[in-house]
Amino acid sequence: MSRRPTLHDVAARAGVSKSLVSLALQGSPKVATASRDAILAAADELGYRTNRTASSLVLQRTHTIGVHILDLHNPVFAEILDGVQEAVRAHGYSTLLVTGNADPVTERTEITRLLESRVEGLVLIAHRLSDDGLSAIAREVPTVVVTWRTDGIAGLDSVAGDDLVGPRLAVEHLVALGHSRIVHVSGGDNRIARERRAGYERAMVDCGLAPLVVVGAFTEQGGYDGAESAVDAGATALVVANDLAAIGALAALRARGLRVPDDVSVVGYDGMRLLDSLDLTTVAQPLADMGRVAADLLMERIEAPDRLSTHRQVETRLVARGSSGTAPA
Amino acid sequence: MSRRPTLHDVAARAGVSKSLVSLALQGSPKVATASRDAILAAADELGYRTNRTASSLVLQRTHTIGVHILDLHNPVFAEILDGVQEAVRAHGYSTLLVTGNADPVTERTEITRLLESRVEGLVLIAHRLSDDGLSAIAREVPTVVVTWRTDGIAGLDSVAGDDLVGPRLAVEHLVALGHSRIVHVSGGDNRIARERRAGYERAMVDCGLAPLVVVGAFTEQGGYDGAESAVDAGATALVVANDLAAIGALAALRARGLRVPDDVSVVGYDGMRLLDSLDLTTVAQPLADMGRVAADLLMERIEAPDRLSTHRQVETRLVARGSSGTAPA
DNA sequence: CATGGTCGTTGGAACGTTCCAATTCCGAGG
DNA sequence: CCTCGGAATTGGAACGTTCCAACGACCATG
Repeated sequence: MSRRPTLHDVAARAGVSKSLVSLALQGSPKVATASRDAILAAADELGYRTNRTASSLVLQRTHTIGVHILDLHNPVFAEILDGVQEAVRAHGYSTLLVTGNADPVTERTEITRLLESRVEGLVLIAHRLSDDGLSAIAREVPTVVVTWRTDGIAGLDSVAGDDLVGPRLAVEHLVALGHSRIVHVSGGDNRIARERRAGYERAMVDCGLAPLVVVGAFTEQGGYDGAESAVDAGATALVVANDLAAIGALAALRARGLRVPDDVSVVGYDGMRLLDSLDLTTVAQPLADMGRVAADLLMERIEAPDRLSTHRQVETRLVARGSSGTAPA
Repeated sequence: MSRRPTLHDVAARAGVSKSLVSLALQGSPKVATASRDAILAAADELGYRTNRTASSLVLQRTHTIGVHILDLHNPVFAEILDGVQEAVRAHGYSTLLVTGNADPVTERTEITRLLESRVEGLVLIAHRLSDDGLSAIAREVPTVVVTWRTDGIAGLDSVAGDDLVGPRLAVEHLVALGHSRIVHVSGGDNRIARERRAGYERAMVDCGLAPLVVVGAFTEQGGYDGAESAVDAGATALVVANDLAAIGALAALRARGLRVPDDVSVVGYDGMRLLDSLDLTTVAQPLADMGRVAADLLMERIEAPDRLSTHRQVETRLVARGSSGTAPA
């Protein structure tokens, strides 16, 4: 059980210098065919594997970007990640993935870890950082935040849908179906939740209806609890803060013996693929696109670190499915 | 825009040597309080951040384990990962996460990346590697495979449920409810799918029933298609290869106007948390536990790389919910 | 005053790679 | 036979860290 073979070991076995081995493994055309073959054979026999820690040290480059995901349990984030990975790979970078499990402390440690590993850019697929923490990070490394707008922080770009317009689409859809007791199940007390709530409230007022918000969370349980309060309040339609919560809301309605959409209509938010199977109406965002756009923005900023902060807004649209129907008489 | 500050820069600013800075940042008690304060202040002012690539090069340790996830879209894997992360952190390691998106080529590149980054251990939460590829990896670094049994490969341990017994639980549950036309929607042509299928077939035979398998896949679409074939064949109960496919099966039944469980009962497999909200009966595995056990096995093997390969089996049990009911008359 | 010990500090080697500058080799041209 | 030039190869410095051996300052002891 000796240590891993190094360039030096390969060189010794092939009877050449370590410099030539390095050259050969990088596929340089300056290496004679005979030497190349000998080197490749030796490397193979020894099971040589290049040591990235050493090479990125000398290269001063890692060709890696770090991705932080708020919560792996929400499939929405996985769909955004798909787009990120695709675009990042297309640029010849690889990704290092990390998650804080929605816990601010772990989140910080994990992001710190990425910075220590000298990633060349950072994509935050949602986060729980303070504005100060965020701008400190953006000062260190090009950073893009996905899922909400972050203006005015130097070195940082963002990608998101319009969380004011999205809820409006849901409200208008339900109004068109004849609903008037449309209740919002909120996502709790965080930035996105507040925005979506505000969007809902404005849309209701604009439709001449009285807004009613019950407190929920961006989780199944939050949706479950929120839906119970909502039906107690006489709701015939629920605008739920996100898809996961909408699934929870569905469960609550089932438990109460209420039928969807005959008794109560439900609209989710985010547009995760699973909803197609669940036949849930939702306000959909182009998730993979958001990831792609984020990665592209990041690549631009890596090339031009001093360009102005930009925000890219993606289009939200209503996807009507079986969970929303005409209001009960 | 100069390069990142190094130990040397901090040393210059604090008026000491780089060695002392290193010592101070590691919290060594040998450093005088005055020096320590000066060093900490200097590091802070410069925004110094330790360079992991350099330190792991000299330490010959990374304190990192690599995790490969087959498919981020399946929440099951996220739940296993929870357990892994928890246990790994408890041992003072951090994790580097990577996914091949169910594509064998990307999977290989990504795992190679982890090996090049010199992770000290590897957890594969499902994979598509050949036995040869797998044992080559296990020769390089301590490895644990989660979700299926892998015997007889040196340097490798595994954690899984019993995929023969699990389907039996489902079959027996349905038989007890009076079903006899119980059809299996398979997970396609891979190792786990074959095992679960075999478990189903044996259980059917043991119950004196004729097995009938329709081909599906471990995806919603696979479950959808499979369910259609199954009802065409007159099924009153579906034993579906995994939870995701069971969700797809539900969608197919809904599209056909069939009620669950009145017309057709559905049983999934894996036990992902979301099923609780969806009211789906399933053969549950203790997912987070599996992750914890995997991480523990890995830690043991890192300490004793030459110990024999072990397989740890976790308990599968049936969780009855609303998607399974008495057979129609 | 010499000796030894403790404390705080330091230079320098090492980790495994890349790449530049320098060197050797070899054949062709004069 | 000498020279030149290109091709092939090589030694060594560098990247930023850790840690060992060594060192100086200071104090207590004999």
